[in-house]
Amino acid sequence: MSNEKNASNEKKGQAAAAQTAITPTRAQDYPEWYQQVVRAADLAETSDVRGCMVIKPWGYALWENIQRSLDKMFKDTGHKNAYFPLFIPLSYFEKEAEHVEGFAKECAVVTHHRLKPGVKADGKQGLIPDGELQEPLVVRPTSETIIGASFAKWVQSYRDLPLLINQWANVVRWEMRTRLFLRTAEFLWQEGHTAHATSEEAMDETLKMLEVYADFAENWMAMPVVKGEKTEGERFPGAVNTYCIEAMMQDRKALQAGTSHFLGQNFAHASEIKFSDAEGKVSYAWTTSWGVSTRLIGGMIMTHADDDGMVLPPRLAPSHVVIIPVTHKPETAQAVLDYCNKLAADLRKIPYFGRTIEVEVDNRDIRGGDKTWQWIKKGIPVRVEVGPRDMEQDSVFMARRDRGHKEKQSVKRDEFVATIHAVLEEMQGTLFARAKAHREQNTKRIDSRAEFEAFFGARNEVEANESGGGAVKGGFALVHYAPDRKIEEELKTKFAVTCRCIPLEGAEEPGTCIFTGKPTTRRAIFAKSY
RNA sequence: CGGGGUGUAGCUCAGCUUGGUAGAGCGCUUGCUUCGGGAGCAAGAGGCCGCAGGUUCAAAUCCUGUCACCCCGACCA
Repeated sequence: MSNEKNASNEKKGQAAAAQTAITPTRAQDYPEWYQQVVRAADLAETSDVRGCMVIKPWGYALWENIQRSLDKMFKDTGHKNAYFPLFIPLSYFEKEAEHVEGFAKECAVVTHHRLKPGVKADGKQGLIPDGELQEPLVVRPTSETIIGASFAKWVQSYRDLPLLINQWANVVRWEMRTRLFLRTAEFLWQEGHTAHATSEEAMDETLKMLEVYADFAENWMAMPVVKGEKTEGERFPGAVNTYCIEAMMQDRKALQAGTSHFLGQNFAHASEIKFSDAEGKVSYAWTTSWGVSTRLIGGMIMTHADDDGMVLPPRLAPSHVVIIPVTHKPETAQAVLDYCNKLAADLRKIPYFGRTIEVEVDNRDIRGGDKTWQWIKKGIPVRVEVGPRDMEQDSVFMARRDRGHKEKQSVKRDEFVATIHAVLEEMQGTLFARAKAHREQNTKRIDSRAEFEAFFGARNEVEANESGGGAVKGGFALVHYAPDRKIEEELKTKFAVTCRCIPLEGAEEPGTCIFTGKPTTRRAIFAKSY
């Protein structure tokens, strides 16, 4: 990203009414656009701690709304919340071989429990760790093993099953490269952990929660997803099967938005989760785990935001309506403000998806245009301006975030209040439809290896576009594929393409693998991904 | 951890080749004028130039070391 370009665009913008509020645009430089949207919307910022982000109030409110909606869905499906330790004794962690192997490289480890004055590594006087722990503690990257230890105590009889637990927590994965919301060293998430008496029950649970995630993604986030199963190479370390929801971002790359794992008896063996069945026979439980994280916010940005900044799906928006009083004439200022506050109070009485319509009255003493653009960039669904002229006519001047910023219309106040719910729902629907159309346009059925290679191009190959940027080549490729780790590795190296999943839905369709010619019954989705 | 790059005002950067002790735009503060719209003019606040050594009369600038961050790989929700 050239800063020169950035600066000159910004200047141009100020002189002649910006073309777009975000520079660069999606077409010019998608990754940089993403960062700028996060910043302009005031969702989060980087911190002084390597790879860790500060989630700002607007972003955190979004997370709280995600939490509230999901939490209800979890409870409605019989789960209870609990909380387990942040620290996992290394020995617990080592119990499941594949699990350790999968996570070892990204673990943060606590080795000491005290500080004392001394000479630091850089030769300076300061505080140095003292009191080495007998056993190092791993900061949880995920909690299967520590929760398993509790489950082992809680489960003795088949009558104790199923055990359906969810935890809202932070986890740490020491990633090499991080991006706000999409991949940070510490992130917030929920992790469901359940134990069952039979394999069938555990599998039902795994798929039920996948369904919950898909429902949430589509109906709350307005983000269409494909439900599918991961191939062996993409599986969660220690799982028997991993299921996922995959979404297509606006740059046509895939984002894994949630996973649900069928763990078989692997972790039950590791943690000794055993029970006596009705006949008195002792068996190991069947467990599952499933999670979604603050990454969902990154998904929402990359699904809905545009070149003017964030676009929030109304059902999750921290606020739905901002009222901007036009109060530059002192003689009418108070009356306008009173009118706005009354309007806000009336809107706040309207129920909307588990809460009420949330309203901001932005009476800050800054310029009106500036104020408007800040809210556009934050993605608030509806903006209304109310000045003396509107007040006289008992109307408001309304603009919607899903339409152009100049498309404003005067609406009678009572009509506005009466229709706001419907307007928000219409926007929610529009966002979903738009995202789904984008995915469909960029999903292609491919029947030969040559076509596959042409679709994705070489690693890092981009399509030049008219805005001077380079778009990622490809999209979702639907191909007949007989899972084979070697092929997946080759495709990853040569084309940066991975098998996202084998979709669960859709009719079986006999065919032959485009790489090996082996017979197959379904198509798999391949894509570049985050 | 490999390859490349960057650390200068709150933000984005210029200055470094050819050493002489700090600049711009935005943002911020104040005033006037404008204003149903991301304004104009003027004044002002703000920086031990990442850190530590070295060379020099003199270092943001040269040398050495170090730390941090960014990009491209490997790894990943």
